[in-house]
Amino acid sequence: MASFRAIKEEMERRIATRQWAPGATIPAEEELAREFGSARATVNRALQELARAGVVERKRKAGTRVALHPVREARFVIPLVRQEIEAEGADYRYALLSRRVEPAPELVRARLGLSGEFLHLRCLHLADGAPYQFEDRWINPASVPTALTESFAEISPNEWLVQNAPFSRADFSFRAARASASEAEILGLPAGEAVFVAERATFIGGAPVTLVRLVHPPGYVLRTSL
Amino acid sequence: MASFRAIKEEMERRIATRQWAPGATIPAEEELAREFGSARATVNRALQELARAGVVERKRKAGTRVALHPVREARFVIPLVRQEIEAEGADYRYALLSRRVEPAPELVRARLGLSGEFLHLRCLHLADGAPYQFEDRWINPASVPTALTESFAEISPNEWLVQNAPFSRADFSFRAARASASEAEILGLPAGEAVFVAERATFIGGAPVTLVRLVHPPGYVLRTSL
DNA sequence: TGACTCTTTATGTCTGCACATAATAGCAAT
DNA sequence: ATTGCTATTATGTGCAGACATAAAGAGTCA
Repeated sequence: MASFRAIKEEMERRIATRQWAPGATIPAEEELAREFGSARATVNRALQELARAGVVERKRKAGTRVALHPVREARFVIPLVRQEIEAEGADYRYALLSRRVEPAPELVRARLGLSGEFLHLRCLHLADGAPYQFEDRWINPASVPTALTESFAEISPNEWLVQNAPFSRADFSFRAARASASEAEILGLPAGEAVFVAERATFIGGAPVTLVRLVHPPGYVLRTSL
Repeated sequence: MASFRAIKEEMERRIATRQWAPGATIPAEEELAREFGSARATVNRALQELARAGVVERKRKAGTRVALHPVREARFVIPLVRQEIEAEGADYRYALLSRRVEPAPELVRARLGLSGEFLHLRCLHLADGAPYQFEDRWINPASVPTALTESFAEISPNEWLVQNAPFSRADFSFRAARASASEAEILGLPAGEAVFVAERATFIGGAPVTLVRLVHPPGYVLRTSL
C-alpha cells in the first residue's frame, strides 16, 4: 500500500462500508501512515483529495471526520460550443445575427453592476444546419477594448473571448423557460416551447467582462458525472 | 516566493498577461524551481493545481503548456432539497404521494442497466406551502434492501438515502421540458409549462442504487460560480 | 520505408524530515 | 461563571533527494 491512490481508495471503501461511519473522526495522519506503511505526506495527499471532494471534513487540531451530509459537489466542463458540437460528430456553423454598440437594458446593467454602452452581439450556432444555441451577449468595452475593432463575422465571440479576454471569476445560472417570440423564430421553434437557458457573467478583478445568455432548443441536455 | 499558492498566483498572472501565451510551453519544473527559489515539489504542486483547473496541460516528457482552450470547469453542489429550501428562509414540507414495488419501465431499466422489481416512490417537496420539487424515484432493492422496510411517510427518500445508501459514482443530467399532465397537476401548473428537470443515477461499485427524476416549476434556477 | 528498440528527459510520486499555523483544552486571573 | 492567556496537537506546507513512468526522439534492423 504505497500509492496515495490506493490509500485514497481504501479510505473510500471504509467510508462506503461504514467501517468509518458518517460524522465519526478517523485516525490521525500519523497513525494512518503507520498502518499503511507509508509517509505521512502520502496519507495527507489522499486525505486532501477526499476533503476537496467533500467526502471528509478536516480541521486543524480537531482532526478529520467523515462528512455527515456528503455535500458532494459535481463538476461540469464549460466547453466551447464548437467543440461541444464537433464532439458529437456534427458539422458546426456560426452566424452573426446582429452587432451593435448600445446602452444595456436595466437587467444587464444590474447583473454586471455597471451602466454605459456595451457591445451587443446576437448570434446563432448550428449543428448539422439545425439551430443548436442562440447566443445573446453583452461585452464591456472598458475591459475588452479590442472587441470594438473585431467584426465577429467569422469567429464567434465565444472563441474570440477565450483567446482575448481572461477572466478571474464567473457566475453561472441554468433554468428552464418558455421561448420568447423572437427566440422561437431564431431557433425555428413554436412560440412558448420549453428552452434550456444558461447564463454566464464573467469578471476580471472585479470589473465585468461579459454577460451572455445561451438558449438551447428542447432536446438539449447538460450532463456531468462524479 | 516560498508558498505554492504564491507560485500558483504568479503563474496565473503570467498566463493572464500573456507573458505565457496560450499554447506555449512553459519552463520545466526544475527551472521554475530555480527561478522561484523553491523546491521542485512546490512548483509541482502549483502546476498540478493549475492542470486540474484546466489552465495548463501537462504531459510527461512533453512538458507543460498553457491550455489553448481553457476548458474551465465549474463545480456545483448537490444539496439536500430541504437544506436548499431552508437556506432561502422558507418553510420546508414533504409529502409522499405513492410508494409501490413494481417492475421498472423500459426507460428506467435502460438507465440503470438492470431489470426486475424496484421500489418506486413519488413525492413532493414544498417551500412555504408551494410545490418546489416533484421527485420520482426508483430504488434498487438489491443494493438497498433496508429501503423495503422503510415507509418514507415522514422522511424523504432523499435524506434517507444519504444516510443509508453510499454510492461511488453518479450521473447527472439537466434539461428543460414541458410538464406532463400529471406533473403539471402535482406542481399546480398549467399543462405544458416549461419545467427544469434534473436526473440523477447513482451506483455503488457498478451496481445501480437509485434513479431519480426531479422536476422544478418555472422560476427555479440552478446557480454556481467559479 | 517502416517497424522496432533504446535512450533521454520531464513529469509523477514517495520518503523523511522540518517548521508553520490554527484550534482546542486547560489553567489562571478577574 | 466569564474572560483571556498558553501549551498542546493535528493538519498544512516546505525541502531535498530518490525512483517510477510515460513519451519523444534517435538509432537499428529488416
